[in-house]
Amino acid sequence: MASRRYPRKQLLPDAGSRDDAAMEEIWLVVAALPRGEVATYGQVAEAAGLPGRARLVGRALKASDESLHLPWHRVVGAGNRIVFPPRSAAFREQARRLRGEGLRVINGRVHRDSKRPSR
DNA sequence: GCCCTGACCGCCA
DNA sequence: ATGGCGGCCAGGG
Repeated sequence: MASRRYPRKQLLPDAGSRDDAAMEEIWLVVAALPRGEVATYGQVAEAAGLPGRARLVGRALKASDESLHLPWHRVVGAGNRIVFPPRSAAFREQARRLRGEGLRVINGRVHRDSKRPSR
């Protein structure tokens, strides 16, 4: 059933529909994003084997449950831009978390701190 | 089933 | 840099 409610406690199997499987795949990709790094929706989609389906990544993140503790803040829009409205709570939260990982956020753009060779 | 709305994206004016 | 457009395609009214 496609309209099943997430969260599933554990990731992986039992893909009810093709999309359920796709979303879980997306969660896995996001969960693996290293601290201090970001990936775009498009890149995540591609890494999940879903080229051209960036929007699905957005839906998957929104549908994900807190209990999964996904590093959703490491997923940004094309050009490393935070996609939320500049003054929204979500925007500030994402920027706060990214800065907390040593990244610089300027006008919604995420930059690697050149002075600090993360890694 | 039609239509609008998206945590998107690349292209082009 | 800004904005419109088409592509993508699942949800929800």
